[in-house]
Amino acid sequence: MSSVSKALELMTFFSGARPEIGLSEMRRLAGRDKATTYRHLQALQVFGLIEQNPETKNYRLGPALLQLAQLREQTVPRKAAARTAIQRLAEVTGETTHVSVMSGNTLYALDSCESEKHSTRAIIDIAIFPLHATASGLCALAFGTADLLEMAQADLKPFTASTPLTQDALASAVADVRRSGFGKSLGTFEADIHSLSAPLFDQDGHFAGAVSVASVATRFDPALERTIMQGLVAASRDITKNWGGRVPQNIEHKWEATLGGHTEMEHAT
Amino acid sequence: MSSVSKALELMTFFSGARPEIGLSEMRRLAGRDKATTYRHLQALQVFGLIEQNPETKNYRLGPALLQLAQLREQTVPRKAAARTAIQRLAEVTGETTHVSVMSGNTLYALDSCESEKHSTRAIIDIAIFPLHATASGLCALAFGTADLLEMAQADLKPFTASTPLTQDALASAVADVRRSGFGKSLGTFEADIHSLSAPLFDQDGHFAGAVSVASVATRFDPALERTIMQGLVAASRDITKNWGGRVPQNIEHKWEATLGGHTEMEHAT
DNA sequence: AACCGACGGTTCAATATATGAACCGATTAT
DNA sequence: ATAATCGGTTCATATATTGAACCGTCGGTT
Repeated sequence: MSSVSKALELMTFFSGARPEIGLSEMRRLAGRDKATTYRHLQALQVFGLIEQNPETKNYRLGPALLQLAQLREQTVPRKAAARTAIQRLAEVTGETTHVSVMSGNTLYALDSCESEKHSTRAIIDIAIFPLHATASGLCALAFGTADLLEMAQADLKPFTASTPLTQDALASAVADVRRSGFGKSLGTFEADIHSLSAPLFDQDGHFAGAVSVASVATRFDPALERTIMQGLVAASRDITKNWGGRVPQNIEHKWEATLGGHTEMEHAT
Repeated sequence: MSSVSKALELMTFFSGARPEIGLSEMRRLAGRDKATTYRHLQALQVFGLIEQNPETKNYRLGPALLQLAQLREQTVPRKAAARTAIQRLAEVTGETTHVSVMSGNTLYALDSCESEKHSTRAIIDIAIFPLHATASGLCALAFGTADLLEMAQADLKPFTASTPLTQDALASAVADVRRSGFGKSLGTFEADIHSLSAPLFDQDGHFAGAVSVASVATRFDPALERTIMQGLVAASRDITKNWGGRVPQNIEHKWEATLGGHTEMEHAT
């Protein structure tokens, strides 16, 4: 392990529960010598990545991170950060994929990507996703703030014959999403389109958006469904990471239970 | 120079003008061997501090910065980040100091600190700073968005006999602040208080707030004024840094011109 | 008041670790 | 075809990292 890695590892020990760490505690957490740990902390401090609380002498994350994060956001905005993931997802599924972001109480389309594989394909041309009628929307209802469900239940606009029109029908669909970890829309928004989606999360593990795959109903079968779900898991992990978020453990468990294990994907190279 | 520092230095080469950097260019910027540079980049990449643009193979700042920055903000909110600076400023000046933040079109008091040095001292008990009558407010008018001045000129409330009451009087005071880099209020808000202030800046170099010193008028003299201004410069640099911002070059030049050189302060240890 | 343990920080000999010249294969410009 | 870049890799060399032992200080205990 390079000394650079050893130094950088120290930064990973900070968390909401442990925002400040003294030299000795850091030394124990890292399992390294005190002198080594001290020099590493010094190096990090020079660049403002960490700083010392002048009162307690404890170390904490530093101000330089704010500038760097701002520059990162400027360099790779959320749309760009999701781009390669939905392209890859379109490739492995052969279907149209898209990402949406939650802003306030609205789920906005951010970007979409069509696959070349089939001549018939779904086309995403909506700017705002109806929460009760789309797979991405169901993800929002299942994993977003509680008030969303009330709002959605108050406005159950019918799009197709399958669109859930009663509060109970919607609640049951949402419960299904909460259980499986995947949003599912079988022709509820457009009659001949079947969609699956997975939630995306922010830094606090709160719902931040959704990634989804829209498949032509006639070629939707259990094998494709499984391929899509596996692809969604990988895409959600990837986009969530690129947005600086983290997928909560319980969601990972739901995915694993739904897919029956074997959800481990190769780590991005 | 430790190899940790050498690795971390690589991150400082990213900027708005140069958001992505290839291996060879990075090697040249750092003035180091290609293999070394490559290994350092790898180490940074493992921790998500940088990542590679998959298309161009160029390196750019990574997603981990978003999480770290968020945790930093959570650990050290703006008020706490300004605390030690205004304490030190109160010490070296022997006067009452305070910080304010710009939010929308309003300048809010964030924190203040009284010095023990004199038995008579200024007390800051306002929550919102009137822009035309306080030193901090004049900083906002001088360095904030242009619409602030119009708003302030439309509401020239008189506080003391010295409060500027005409648009011209205010415009001239603001011009003075723009020239010198310091806000100055000689009894314009409270008759027996003389205040000086310096602007604070965000990541983009935009006005973000002000730090100021309120002195009892009877002991205000050129020597104290100079001490205060020097202290303000150090405090503004410090707070701005802790908020993840940067003091624009032209402001530094103004301070230097006003103080006649010798504004270099010891760097924070 | 003397003691103890834990803290942050420092030193220096021993050696584990970083280094860079040379090399590779792929692209691109000439 | 040729040459110049590019990103990436190798391995002998030596330099920069390491950790045991050390300080001085602090807060609690005897």
